[in-house]
Amino acid sequence: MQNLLHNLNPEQLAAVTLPPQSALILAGAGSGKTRVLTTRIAWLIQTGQVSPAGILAVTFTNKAAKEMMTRLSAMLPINTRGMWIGTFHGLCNRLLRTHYRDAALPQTFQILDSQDQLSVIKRLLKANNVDDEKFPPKEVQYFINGAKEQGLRANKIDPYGPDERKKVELYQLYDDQCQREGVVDFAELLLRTYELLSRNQPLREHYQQRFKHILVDEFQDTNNLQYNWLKLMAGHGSQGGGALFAVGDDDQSIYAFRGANVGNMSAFEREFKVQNLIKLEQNYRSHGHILDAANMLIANNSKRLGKNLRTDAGHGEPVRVYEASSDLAEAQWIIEESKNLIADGVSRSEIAVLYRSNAQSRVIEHALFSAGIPYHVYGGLRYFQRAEVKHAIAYLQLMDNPHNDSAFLRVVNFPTRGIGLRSIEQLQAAAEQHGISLYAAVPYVAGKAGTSLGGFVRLIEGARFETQQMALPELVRVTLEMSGLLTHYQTEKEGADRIENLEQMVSAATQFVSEEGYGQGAPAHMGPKAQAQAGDAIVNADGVEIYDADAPLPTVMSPLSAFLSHASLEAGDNQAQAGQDALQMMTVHSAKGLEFDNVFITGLEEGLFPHESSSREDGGIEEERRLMYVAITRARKRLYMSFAQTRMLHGQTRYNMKSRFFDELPEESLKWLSPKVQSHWFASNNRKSAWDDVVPLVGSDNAIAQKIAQKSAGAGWRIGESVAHGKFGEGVIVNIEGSGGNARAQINFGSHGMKVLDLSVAKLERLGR
DNA sequence: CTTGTGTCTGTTTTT
DNA sequence: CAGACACAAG
Repeated sequence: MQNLLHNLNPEQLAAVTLPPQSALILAGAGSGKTRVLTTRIAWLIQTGQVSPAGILAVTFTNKAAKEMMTRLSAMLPINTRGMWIGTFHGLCNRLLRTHYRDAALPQTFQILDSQDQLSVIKRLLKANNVDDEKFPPKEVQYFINGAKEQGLRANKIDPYGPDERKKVELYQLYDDQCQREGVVDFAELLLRTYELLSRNQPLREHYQQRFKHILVDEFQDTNNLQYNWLKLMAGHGSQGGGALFAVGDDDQSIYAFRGANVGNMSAFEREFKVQNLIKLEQNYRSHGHILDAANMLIANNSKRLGKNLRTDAGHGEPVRVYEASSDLAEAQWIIEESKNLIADGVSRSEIAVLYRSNAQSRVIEHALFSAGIPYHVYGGLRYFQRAEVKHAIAYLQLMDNPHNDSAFLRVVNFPTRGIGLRSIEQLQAAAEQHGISLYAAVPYVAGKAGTSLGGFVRLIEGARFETQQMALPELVRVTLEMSGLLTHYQTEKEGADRIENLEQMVSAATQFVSEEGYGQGAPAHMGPKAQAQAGDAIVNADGVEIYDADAPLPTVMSPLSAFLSHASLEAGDNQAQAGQDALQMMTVHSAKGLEFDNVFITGLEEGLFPHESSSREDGGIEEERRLMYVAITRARKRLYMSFAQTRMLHGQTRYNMKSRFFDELPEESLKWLSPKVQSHWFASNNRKSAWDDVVPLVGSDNAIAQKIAQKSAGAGWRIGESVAHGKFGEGVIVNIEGSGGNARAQINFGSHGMKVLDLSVAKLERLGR
């Protein structure tokens, strides 16, 4: 036990060893929050305060859950099986599988990802002749998810006006449709579980008594439903619930746009009368200048719980800031600096390039590719989201639950088997008329359409029969073949990659089976034995009939159902190409929770970062600032920031001002770099600028200088240049018309709007940077 | 029923 | 610039 608590600082130690009461840990970036969370679990178990089965630990991402598992098994000699550690969605899935009857779901219910959900909605709009101009599918989806995240069913919503009334109506139709098909969306997993436990007292009490300690990571990211779910689990308001231990950082709340409510932190403190609030402010990650920058920036936010990070590490190097003439030049600069770092012995995986939006990665990728630097882009298409993989999954889904209409429509004519729009329309009409799924409606369609559809049904039935006794990997392999997908891609000219992805599914299944503890040879379909066990009542100590999800997963879910859940819930982390030492590229959002020795934050321009659409929502700028805070605090040793005067966006060149966030950083922690050539170019009437005496780190600025020269126009002013005007403040020259004494410049003054000024008349000041 | 052409529309992301 | 999607012609 000494060992466990050995290297903790006083605050960490206090947090880990708190009495079994509700606690809120405000953990700053890099303050060891995962460590506190896992050590607390280990300590609770090791001191005999709780058995592993009494632990419930909830995270947002699978990655975080896995990380916690790994660290725990390193700390504890015992097996971690009995503990429930997972994502909100994963844990709900498990509960619903076990209690599927009480939750009014079919045993083989399937999970819709956002894409699937959207396609269900589109279909619904069409079937009900809803004008999708007036009710865009995306908006309806947002409405439905928003309602579910507030814990509201359609019949509980009091609509404002006719538009919302329509949306509520669609929400109801959508839920009915999902129920018929036996599918649930992500929000439904949570809401269904919440409702199940609210309604079913013995079940609720069973879990409340079982989970003595509930621990939540990234608590600032919880939405209202998740918070209520936690309250229910912890038995808030009733006696004898577990202790809720929440860890979070309000300064890193960057998911308000998808319903996260930072207010849950103060609500928790209030509602649970939290006595134990501990702040972890000692940062073990970043050098001084980096932390100073982060602290000063975030101090500009008004709604904070208040927290300031400190470090024992020295100041380290200042933050380097670079103004590039264009997005291309910015990319070039990143390459040069990275090369220098690599030459100094830095490993590529310790260099991260962060950007606000994915579209920005292209230019940088291109430059990295040309320079021959290996890189890895995070985000983007995940394995289970690839078209060919989704097709294969759809076949498997139909074998497990044929009433999943989305799966049916996805592959009924893929590979093509002569079933076109007309046949589908007939089928949809029949399904509608009888209130059944498309699959079940096939016998009601006569004629040629009926024949080819019948063929498809026989294909699915055949595959199911054929694979009845097979283990999962074998089943997947046979399904790939019987579906005709493999043959289809063999004849397609760019099918080689797709075939490879499909074949990878067999290994994914093999790996899944061994990791999740399914016997290698066990039949993948739900056997009669398993069916008898899952969902059947057991009796607890008080003689109350309850169901318990203690049963190992294999008796709760068939391997096939489990694999399909896994595919929906885990999307397959981008394909694990870990091996190579590569530079890391990702959005700031996906960098949360990670750290690197060297970090580039790019595209720091008004409109991009902070993003223009965020300035319209209230609290938007503060969320952008928190995002910037997250970005800065990813860096351990060296931090670079850059922005570009001109940038291609949506096929046209844009001229942005530098980000307002630069004004919020401590000048003494920054070192402005810029090409030396640029300063003599306009030396004539230039005021001395901050970078005149700075020796640039990069030597290859000639090309850049030439580009600038080409863009020079009227009266020594240049497109993209930053200027100041007595009345309009700071602006950027967007265009110059005419020349010499007639030159007029179009200038973007940000909040003061776009102005056209006569350069010989207007009093403009050139801004050094 | 398939294939090609044109129009539109562009944040952030996990589950 | 590019991808997604709808619609029209083969």
